[in-house]
Order: sequence, then structure tokens, then C-alpha cells
Amino acid sequence: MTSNFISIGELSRLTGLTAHTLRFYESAGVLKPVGRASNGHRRYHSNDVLWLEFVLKLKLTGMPLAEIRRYAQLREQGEMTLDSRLAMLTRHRERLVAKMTALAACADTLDEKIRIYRSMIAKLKAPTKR
Amino acid sequence: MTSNFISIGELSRLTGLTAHTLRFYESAGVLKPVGRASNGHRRYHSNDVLWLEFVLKLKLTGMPLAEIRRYAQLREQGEMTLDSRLAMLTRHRERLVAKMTALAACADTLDEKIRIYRSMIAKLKAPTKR
DNA sequence: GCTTGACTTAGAGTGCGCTCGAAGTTCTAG
DNA sequence: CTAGAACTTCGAGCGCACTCTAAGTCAAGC
Repeated sequence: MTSNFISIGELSRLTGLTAHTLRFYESAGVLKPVGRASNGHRRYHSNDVLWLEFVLKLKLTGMPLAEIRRYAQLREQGEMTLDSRLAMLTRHRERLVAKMTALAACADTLDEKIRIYRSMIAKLKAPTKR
Repeated sequence: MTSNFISIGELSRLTGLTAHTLRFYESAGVLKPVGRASNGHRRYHSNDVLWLEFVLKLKLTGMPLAEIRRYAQLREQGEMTLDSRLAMLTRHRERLVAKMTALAACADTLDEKIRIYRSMIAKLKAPTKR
């Protein structure tokens, strides 16, 4: 049977992050200091993987590492911080929605520009009457 | 009658960018060297403003300045670069759509997490039966 | 026993996009 | 005539998120 624990290299392959980045996240307080094997090597458990996956979603949606660290710290303090964490998530969600709205508006501008370009190109390439 | 030209300070107020940033964009090749008043001060025309607004949309949607500069350079070479510019815009649009899709998925995860948090909090706060 | 490779630490370096400071010039209002 | 605001250039500095280097340890396979 395979172990429940994975090495930093395996987690790296799993997430696409380098081992360097994973250690960096730990030193930045985004990942909590993780269990070690007898030789001192990091051993990640499935909980760690799930947390990291959520972290990557926060990051992808534009939350800075410093804020993710604050969230992580609240998380370690147990369920008495549920309120604060909910507030952070709600606030982040609002920012995300605003950003998505802005992006959609930009996409529209882009589409219109593309349409105009296509018609300009079509005109330039039209067979000259003669 | 007011002039058709605006100063860097006015453009700064108009766009929310600092004058420093506007000069930086010029030195980075994102804005082309602009007309000057007799005293050497920059004078921006409405065309420049429109271009800058488009640049800000490209930037907001994640296009790096280096790529915006390439687009700007093509633009200065006239209509013979329409094809390349269209290709850049189309490619960027695809990346944008991919990003928006990813963000929407993250928003769903976030929503679910928020829902779970709310129900956990509700349970904790429920009157204890006794 | 020796090589290979995955891991460890601490700390320096990189790339991007600004952001600021210094020192000087010029316009405007009082 | 003078004060203050707005502008000029050049170049250094900053914040973020990595990214890499160096030097070392340890375990497995030949």
C-alpha cells in the first residue's frame, strides 16, 4: 500500500508549482509548517493538498499572498475565527464579481475592435473594380 | 474656446494614472512621443486619450506592457500591419475568455465555501437544547 | 564504496510595473 | 518682483512573487 504522505517533489508535480515556490509559500505563512519524515524531508498530507488547491484559487482570483496568509492564520486559530474568515471570503467574492464584470466589458470592446479590424481587412483585400 | 490639447496633469486626472506613470508609459513605448507645447510641456490630443483608454483595457485584461508596446509599434507602421494586430487581438481575446472561465469556476468554489461557512456559523450560534 | 538524485537551509537575484526624488525651468497670480 | 504650481529629465528605489544558487545531507541502486 502506498503512503498517505507525499514529498515536496510529488506535490510539485501535482500542482505545477516548483518545490522552491512551495517552500517559499511555507516561509510566507501561506502553508503551515508541514510534517517531516525522519530524514527531515517534508511530508504533505491530503489536507495540505486540499488547502493548497484552495490557496491557488484565491491567488488566481487576485488575492495577494499577504491576505492569504492572514486567512491561513485565522484558520489555524480554529472555529472561533469563522466569522472573520467568512467576512474575508465575502469581501473577496465581491471584488471578484466586480473584476469579472470589468473583464466582460473589456471583452466586448475587444470583440468590437476585432470586428472592425476584420471589416477593414476585408475592404483592403476586396478585388479592385476595373 | 478651450484647446483641443490637454496637459499631462489633466490626462492624469482623466485616467487616474500619475504623471510619472504616463511618462513611464511613453519611455516604455506604450504611448508614442507626444506633441509638445512651445515650453516643452507634453500636449495630449483626443486621439492619444482614446489610445490610452484602449491600452488600459488591454492592461486590465492582463496583457503585459511589452506586448502592448509591440501592438503600439505595429499600429504606427500603418494599415499594412492590420493582419498582425488582428492576430494579436484574437489571441488575447482567447486568453481572456479562458481566464474568465477559470475565474467563474473559482467564484463557484468561493460561493460554495461561503455557503458552508454560513451553515457552520448558524449551527454554532443555534440555541443549545437544554 | 560511489554515484545519482531528491531533499535540506539561507540568502541573493530577477522581472514587472510602477513610484519617488532631485534639481531645474516656466507659467500664472498677486 | 516673487511665490507657488505645473511641468521637465534622469536615475534610483520599491513591492510583489517568485526563482535561483550554493553548500550540504541522506537513501537507494549498481
